[in-house]
Amino acid sequence: MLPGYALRCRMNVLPPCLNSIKSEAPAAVRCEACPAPWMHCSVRKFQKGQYPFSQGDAQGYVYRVQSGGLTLFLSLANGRRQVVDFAFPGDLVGLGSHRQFQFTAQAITRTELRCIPRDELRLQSLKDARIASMLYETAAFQLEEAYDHILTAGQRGSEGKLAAFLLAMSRRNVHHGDDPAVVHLPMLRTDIADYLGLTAETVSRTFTNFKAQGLIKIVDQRHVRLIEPRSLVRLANAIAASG
Amino acid sequence: MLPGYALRCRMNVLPPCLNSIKSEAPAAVRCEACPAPWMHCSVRKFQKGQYPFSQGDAQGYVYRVQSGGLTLFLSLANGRRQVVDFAFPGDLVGLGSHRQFQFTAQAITRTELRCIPRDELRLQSLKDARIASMLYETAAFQLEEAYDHILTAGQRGSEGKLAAFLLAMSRRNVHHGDDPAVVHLPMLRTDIADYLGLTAETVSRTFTNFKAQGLIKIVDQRHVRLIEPRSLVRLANAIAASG
DNA sequence: CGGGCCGATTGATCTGGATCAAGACGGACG
DNA sequence: CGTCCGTCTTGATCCAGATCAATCGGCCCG
Repeated sequence: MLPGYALRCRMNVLPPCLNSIKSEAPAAVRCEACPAPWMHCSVRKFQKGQYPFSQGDAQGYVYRVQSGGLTLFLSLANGRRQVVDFAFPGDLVGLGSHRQFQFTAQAITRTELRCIPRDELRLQSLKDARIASMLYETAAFQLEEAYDHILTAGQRGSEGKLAAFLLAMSRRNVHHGDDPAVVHLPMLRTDIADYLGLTAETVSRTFTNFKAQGLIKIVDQRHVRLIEPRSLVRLANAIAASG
Repeated sequence: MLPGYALRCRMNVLPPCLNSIKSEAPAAVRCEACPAPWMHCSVRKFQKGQYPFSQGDAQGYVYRVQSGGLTLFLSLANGRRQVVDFAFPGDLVGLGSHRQFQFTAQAITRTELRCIPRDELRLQSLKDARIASMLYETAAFQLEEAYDHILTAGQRGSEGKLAAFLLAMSRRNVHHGDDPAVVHLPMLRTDIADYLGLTAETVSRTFTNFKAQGLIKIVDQRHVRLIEPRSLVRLANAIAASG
């Protein structure tokens, strides 16, 4: 119950003023469809492995992932990490009413972040019910995902965890154009492990296991084709079951 | 990512109209301090073990726990349960924009629930930014707790999990009057186990273990005195550490 | 083309917690 | 006061996954 983990929200529940923000747009954009004020935005670029922000940093902006991706994690006293989420293009990171980031973000690959002034957004949300409702819906959406994550993390069984993870990633991830059955996994095996509460070795073994069972096909280290999604669903739901 | 887990929120971030709802108040209360409309509320009573609502039930009300407590859990295909949260007096259960409950509630003891019409609350939130902001704050608060739970569930080590749980309960639980170091644990060991992703046996053994280490004192089966909260914090933070 | 590096995979062993099994406690009720 | 039943605790065994260790593989860079 540390105060104020920052929120991440999805683009598709944002007002047009934020949806319309493009890399090519001028730094200050005006939204005609909603009463949000001018948003003065800049874009920052990060190399793979860099930390856009860390636990405890003052939180002046809400970030929108333009390209690349982020791993969001909590550091523990003994050096362990708990990955709480990943963020991909279109996702917003840093909503919430607190002054400091409660987790650290690390760039998975070269990543561009658009910086949205946090105070302006918050100010407007207090004035306009539509914006506040949007934020509420967004937080509720996040909460659903978090419960799903709790379910996954609490599940015994590496197979159930990894199956749930693959299915979740296939739902939210942008598939690489042509084939919707191919899931893109840009993050490290270590990150997947810390997300699921496993070790990298177990993640690797379970991938191999799935491959041997014919459930997936490993295109390359960053792409997996789901051959038997039905079976994966069964594994994800009937966790650590006998059958 | 099943749509719409219901939300539970804390009393202290609710508008006065909801805060002022008491068991003794008339069923319909008028809030003068905020524009929320008349709320026609009834009170329902449940015996220990009963299910106020189940996964998939139509969600007509937001419930406020008046007395007693609830275990909120997801049922899995193989009969396992994942407890996602507990609700105690003052907590609200069932916020969110979806039409069905996504989890089941079970009364821990004899429990009274005040039923707040969900549609009215939602309608008002769309009109009034203050209410919507309140809902947002509430959801954000819930999300913090959920991240905390993810952290706990993802932690290796029964000691770290149980220590984190005891500390969390001591923070949110109403202490029994006199002694703030005594934590009330009204739920079954099984519920604690399903909350933490352990078995009831392991929970029991870990309690015994803590007792033997002098970290806690077991007053009775439902009350635990924290003797060395510092050590518990260390266990909760430096999870599964060597020391 | 060849070396160095980091991450992924695979192998071998160990252990914490699950599981199976039995007993102890305690409240409800006659 | 004693029986019953559900819960909690304790004990013994087993196994999934952690850990330790080695190899493999791709990628960058010279």
